[in-house]
Amino acid sequence: MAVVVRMAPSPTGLLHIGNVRTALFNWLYARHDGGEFRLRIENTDTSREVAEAVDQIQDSLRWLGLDWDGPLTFQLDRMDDCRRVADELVAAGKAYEDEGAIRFRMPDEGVTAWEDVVRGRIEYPNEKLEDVVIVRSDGRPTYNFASPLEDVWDGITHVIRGDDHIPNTPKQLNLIRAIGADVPVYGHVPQVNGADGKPLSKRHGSVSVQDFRADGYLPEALMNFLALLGWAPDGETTVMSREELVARFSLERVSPSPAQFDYQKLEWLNGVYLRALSEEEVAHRLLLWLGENGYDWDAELVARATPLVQEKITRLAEFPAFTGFLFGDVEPDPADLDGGASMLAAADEALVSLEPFEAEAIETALRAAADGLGLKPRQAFQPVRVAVTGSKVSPGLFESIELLGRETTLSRLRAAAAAGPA
RNA sequence: GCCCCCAUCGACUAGCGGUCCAGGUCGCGGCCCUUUCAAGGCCGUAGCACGGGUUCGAAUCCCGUUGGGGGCACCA
Repeated sequence: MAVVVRMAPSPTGLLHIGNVRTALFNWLYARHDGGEFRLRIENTDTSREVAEAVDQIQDSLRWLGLDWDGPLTFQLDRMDDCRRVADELVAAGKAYEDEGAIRFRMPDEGVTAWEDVVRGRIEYPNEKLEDVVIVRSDGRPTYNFASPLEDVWDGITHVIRGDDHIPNTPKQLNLIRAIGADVPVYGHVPQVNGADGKPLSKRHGSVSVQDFRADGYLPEALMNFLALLGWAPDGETTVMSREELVARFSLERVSPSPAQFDYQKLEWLNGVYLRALSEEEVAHRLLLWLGENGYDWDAELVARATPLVQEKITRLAEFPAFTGFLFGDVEPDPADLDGGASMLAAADEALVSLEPFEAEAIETALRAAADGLGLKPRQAFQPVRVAVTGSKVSPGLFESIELLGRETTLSRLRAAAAAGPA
């Protein structure tokens, strides 16, 4: 039987990275098995924010590459079906009216148990199960009623969800049995925590997919990182392409214990992916990111600057800080120019009529100038770097100067010489 | 309060009774390389929560303790 799984977010805001991790496990499982991954919105009303959230959810999933099968469905559309089933349950004596609402009669004795794919057997004493409200007094079905019904109607074979749903599972199991349907396999994956062991939230840093996108993370790196949160193929492999993840994923290897989100490791992984991309591809991503984040920078210059920083940046968002000097004016801190006056003058002289004005020749000329002053490369190049790029940290100096061009370089050298301490 | 879940280096994890005085990755520290910052190379740091069992033998199985998390809605 083909696997059918689903992601069933409630449209209450931006897509939380923890939910995405759960969605990813569903997706990986479906793709690994050649099954289906469905997207279902668990909404119960139709406000404007909902429509917006639904768009954002889809947008985030697409960006990450989590494609879903079949049409997007809405819980709202099946309210009538739910009500019909509720009436049948009442007619069969399995549910009853209570102050206008309808409650489902839970068993009073024994246990409700299931074999959880990630945790093994879980048991619930039935005496602890309350008769859940399945239809509110206003006629709308509740989550604990609509959700399992939809799982049945959609032919969901495996319900992979957050472990906060464990207490709901025995209720849903009884409901499904009551309507005479087969129960799906359940798997409860642990939540994702912040560094303090508390559920990941805004105060820990970025939490929504949109946050990570704006931070300049690559979707493939984020996916790789997320997959490793609670799952590992063998304990040795860490960098895996999407195809490899799909090929190697298995629910049985998902850990039952909660994981902490390590931003530093994500950062490192992103750098790994960024460096592995071709220059052209990085330039392309950079351009997209810049466009999405309000930068209207010359595409050709961005492309030419890319090789200078591909190894130095770890996220796309770091690009502007590194290369801003190529796209706008700089304001060097005079204190950083300290003691460099003679080298600035020497650099000016070395570059004023240098031909060709290319990195290699520039390096030769500047090294000769430094030699002439008896300066170590380190001492000599730093003031030049500050004058030209406005910062003590920059891409390679000679390549930077080539890209900047002679005119701008010389004027910055002179401005710095004039502004710096004598 | 009641119910449920979880427990290997700081973090993510491998380990499914002997091959583990516990392996990999991030981080951290040191060294090398070096025009800054990175990247890269090498070396190092650090862990089976505790207590009882079971067994010839336990990180691995069982029980308890402690610690963390979650749930107890006419929310999802």
